[in-house]
Amino acid sequence: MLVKDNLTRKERIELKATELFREKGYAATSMRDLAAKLGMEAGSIYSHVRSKEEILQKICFRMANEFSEKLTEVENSNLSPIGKLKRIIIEHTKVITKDISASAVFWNEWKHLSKPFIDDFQLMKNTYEEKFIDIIDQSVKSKDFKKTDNKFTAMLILSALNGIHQWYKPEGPMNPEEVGEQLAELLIGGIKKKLKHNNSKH
Amino acid sequence: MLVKDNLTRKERIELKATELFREKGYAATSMRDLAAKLGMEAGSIYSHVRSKEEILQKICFRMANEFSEKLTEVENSNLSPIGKLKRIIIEHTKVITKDISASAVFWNEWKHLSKPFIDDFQLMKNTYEEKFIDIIDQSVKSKDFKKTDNKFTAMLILSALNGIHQWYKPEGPMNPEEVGEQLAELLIGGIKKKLKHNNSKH
DNA sequence: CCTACCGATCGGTAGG
DNA sequence: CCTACCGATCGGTAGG
Repeated sequence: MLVKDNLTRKERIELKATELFREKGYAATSMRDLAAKLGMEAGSIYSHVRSKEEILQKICFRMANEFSEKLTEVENSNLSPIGKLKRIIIEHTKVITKDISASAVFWNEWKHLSKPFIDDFQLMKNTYEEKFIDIIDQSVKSKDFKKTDNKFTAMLILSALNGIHQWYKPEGPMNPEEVGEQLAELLIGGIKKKLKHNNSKH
Repeated sequence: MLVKDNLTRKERIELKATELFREKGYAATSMRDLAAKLGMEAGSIYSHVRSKEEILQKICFRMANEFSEKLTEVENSNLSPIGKLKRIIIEHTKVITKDISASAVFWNEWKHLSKPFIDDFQLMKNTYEEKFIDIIDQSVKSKDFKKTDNKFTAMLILSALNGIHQWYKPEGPMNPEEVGEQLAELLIGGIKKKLKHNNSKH
């Protein structure tokens, strides 16, 4: 994280919890682990936070909201279908790279949410995927894309995007926008060189 | 799983543990949860298994071995570089789809391995990734692929492959070989239709 | 394979 | 923010 100053106590707790949840997983992270990282006792955390799960909820729903806001923006733009897909890949990449730890927790630990929350979360996740598939559908209808199983294609792209947190290093040569552009280029155009006269078979 | 008969007690324990580790995560699965699924008491499991972690170790290293065996086979084949990449995508897909639960555990829970084992595991994982990058390198040198950051490309492909367990349904219309071929086609060739005269820019 | 149990650790609270 | 503590649950064992 770039700025560790100017954080409220509550924000510092959430920041350190995010890092621990990512490293050890939610279930294997104890409030005593978290307290040690913060230089305090476990009981003291509860002055700022209602429960361990409350922290997880904030992380998961903050990320879910960021993803769906960006998707809505792109949907409402007047880009071409293929332009929308490229744009959403870039925006999704930027959200992930902005906070890799929170993205990893969002992606790997949401299953530990309890009953009313996990249903809300899955609903948001499903809605996001459906809208994503819809953008692929539009691209196929506008003849930009090969005709394939569009859900299959959507899941392929989402898997590639949601794996970013496992290898992206902020110190690397590419900034988030560039990473997103490169991903969009490879996913949409493929990694194979295009030849002058080819037919897309084999 | 297709065949649940003819399993030793130990195999039944590992099978149910794999499913639970996938659903709830390793840390959140108790030996009492597992015992309940098996219709026995927690203490009884220890007649067949040394520890909870031993089960995780078997799952993780079995999958790791399957992946690296397939990779070695493909490396030693006399396929072209691009043929090798296509083949390894298909073989990787087949290993994952053959046991989705074990794949999910392999991918999400290895961080709970303890000290000597986690180092061995990470070594195998790194070796696999390096060999994968090497196949991309060869394809670029043989002029089949666009010149890009090859590690970047490798991680994109591996992310896409390792996301399969999150959406693949064995009841679906495509069998594993077909899923692998479709993935290879989309990753290598891209999702965009190829036009007669294009230059790969924009 | 079960009963009965161990010490350790968990999330969380009361009272200051 | 700490001390001192609660009941619950954990992985694992002994003895049958």
